[in-house]
Amino acid sequence: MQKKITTIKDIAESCGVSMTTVSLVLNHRPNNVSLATKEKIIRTADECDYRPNGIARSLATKKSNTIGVIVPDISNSFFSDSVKSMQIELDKHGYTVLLCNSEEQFANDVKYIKLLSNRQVDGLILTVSAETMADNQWTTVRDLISSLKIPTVLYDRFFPGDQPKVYVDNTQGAYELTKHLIENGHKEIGLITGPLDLIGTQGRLAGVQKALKEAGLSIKKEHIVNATYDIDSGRQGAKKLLGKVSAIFAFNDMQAYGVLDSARERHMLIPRDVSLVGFDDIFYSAVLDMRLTTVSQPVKEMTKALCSLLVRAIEDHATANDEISIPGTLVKRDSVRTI
Amino acid sequence: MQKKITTIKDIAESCGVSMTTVSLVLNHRPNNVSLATKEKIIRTADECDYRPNGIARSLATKKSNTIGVIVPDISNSFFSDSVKSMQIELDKHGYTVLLCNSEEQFANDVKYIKLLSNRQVDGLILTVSAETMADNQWTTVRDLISSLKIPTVLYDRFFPGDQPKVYVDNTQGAYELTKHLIENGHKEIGLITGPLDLIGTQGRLAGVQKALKEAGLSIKKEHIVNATYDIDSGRQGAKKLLGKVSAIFAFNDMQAYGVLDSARERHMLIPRDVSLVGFDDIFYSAVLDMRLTTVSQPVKEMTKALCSLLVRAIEDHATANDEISIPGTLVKRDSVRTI
DNA sequence: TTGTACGCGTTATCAC
DNA sequence: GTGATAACGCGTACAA
Repeated sequence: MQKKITTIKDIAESCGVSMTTVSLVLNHRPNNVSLATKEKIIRTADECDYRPNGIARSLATKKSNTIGVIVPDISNSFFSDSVKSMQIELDKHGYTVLLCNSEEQFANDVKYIKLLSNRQVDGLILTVSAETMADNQWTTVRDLISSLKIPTVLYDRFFPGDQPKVYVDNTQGAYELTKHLIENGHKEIGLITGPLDLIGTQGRLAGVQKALKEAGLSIKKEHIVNATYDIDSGRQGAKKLLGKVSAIFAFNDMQAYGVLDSARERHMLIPRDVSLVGFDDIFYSAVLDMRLTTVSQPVKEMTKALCSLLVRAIEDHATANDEISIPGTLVKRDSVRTI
Repeated sequence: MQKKITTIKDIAESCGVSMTTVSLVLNHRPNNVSLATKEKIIRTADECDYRPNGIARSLATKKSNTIGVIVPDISNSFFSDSVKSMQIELDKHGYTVLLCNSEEQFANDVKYIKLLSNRQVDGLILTVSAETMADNQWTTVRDLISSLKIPTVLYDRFFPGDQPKVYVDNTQGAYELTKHLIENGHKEIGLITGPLDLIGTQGRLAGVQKALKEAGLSIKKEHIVNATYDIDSGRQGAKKLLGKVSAIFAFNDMQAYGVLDSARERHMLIPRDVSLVGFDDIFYSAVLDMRLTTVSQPVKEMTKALCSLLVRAIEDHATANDEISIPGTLVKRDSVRTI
């Protein structure tokens, strides 16, 4: 029974050379090892199917080749698309993704940031939870990540400060969407917003106001429903708005689905009885039986920008505090009618 | 300027005790350390916000507290729901998820299994890619994981062999669904299947046949479209089946969405012109404007069973070769009409 | 061209 | 009660 060879030490012994030599050869470093021994080492490593122990390597190099990703809810298509894209992009640079779901909870944001930091991630991609943004808890998170000295990029949601961030241009997107509604003759517009603590929500609100102002219109207080970014909020918003407005702007697609659901229950048809627009253009919005007019978030573009930003920050030890805002695209489909 | 304290060594020096003592105290191990020193250690650790280096700990304990998860496509809601559930479940046991997308490619299955193994994951959750299941490439994967000696559980898709696996009872689900169609008077049923190499697909097919046989019915060769589990397959299947059958059984919900999309293009209404059922009951199926009749996969139940199985395998060093098949639930909604 | 020796931060064993 | 000392597996300056 042959002793199993698993470590560099084993290979070194088996080949009658030093560990240094083996290490140099196996890592393809500039070396002056003779071709003969080089081949011998590679051959035995191959034969024994040697695999370096990543943990030990990480300890020695102080590099885990791991990026922590924290999202509020990966079952939301926007985030699962994003995570997929990040994973593929980071893999190109040799990084693997450690994934955490905060479930929109502040406590989990803190818990997972610490956990990932303990796991020595080389970088961090963070979409803060809605709860964190409320009650100014984000200062805690901000201070935490800046104390950890781990390159971090905020994605989609962010808070004031000089952390690098990547997000869609919310104001521009909401502006175009609202303008589209106005151009189609809508004057009574209802809004289902996200949490007002989120800067993204504020941006979308600003876009709406800008478009309204340009058209000399305004929006009634009672036609603005402040909610969260989930499907139930859409349902509840619909309850308050259906019948009172000619168009509903749900601040994300999930909410719009909720509106769709409520409308069906009341036997109302979209866009006949009410027009509807969303935001995000998650996968299913193009596929739903009622194809949703919305603003497309350029997920791939954003994640590419984000990953290259992050990788640069890690590898060049640069403390880039870039703020990248990428425009969304108005996608006109079937959920808006002209009146 | 106070020297920053980051390691156990630092704490030991600062407190004038040995590293052993510090380690014992900080890890809450059974120890006979005096209360005084114990408190002192904890206090300085607290003050300096000491965080253990997980990498070093892993090297010493030979445990990474990390589970590798490989899925074919996390942007598919079935998998993103699953991954979310796994992450939450594993977190309870102190494990973090290293996530990889195989993009349905054999090469990536192999690449990521090796990568995760190098990263010393304590366990592996694997949904093999469709490509792997074709051409008998799965033997490679099977041999690879059994050579690695890493506790592995197959999820959803699997291959013959004694690896532990968790999946929905495909035959039962498809049987109930088909029976439901038959009970509603459908005799001409069209099938859009998944890759026939997948055992799950074979199971669903068996369920269909069983129900047909019981009813003394059969299905025409030309009404079976072999495809893959994505939305485009649904569209293409629809092209071949629409107008020729009274009901279409898409082997997963994504395909059903494709059928929905194609039907709309041709101005056909579901279920008026054709009935439609899917499989999986992914989130959006309950929400679509056309609420889909389908079989619900008990994702939470499956992932819970899976994670506890895996954790037990890891912690008890048990080589459980359990095979857990959980029944799905027929969810009757609006996409089937009685004829 | 190759080898020695130490460091990475933690845990584990045993002796005092 | 406490403290040396040796692993864990790999990387790397420096020496030969």
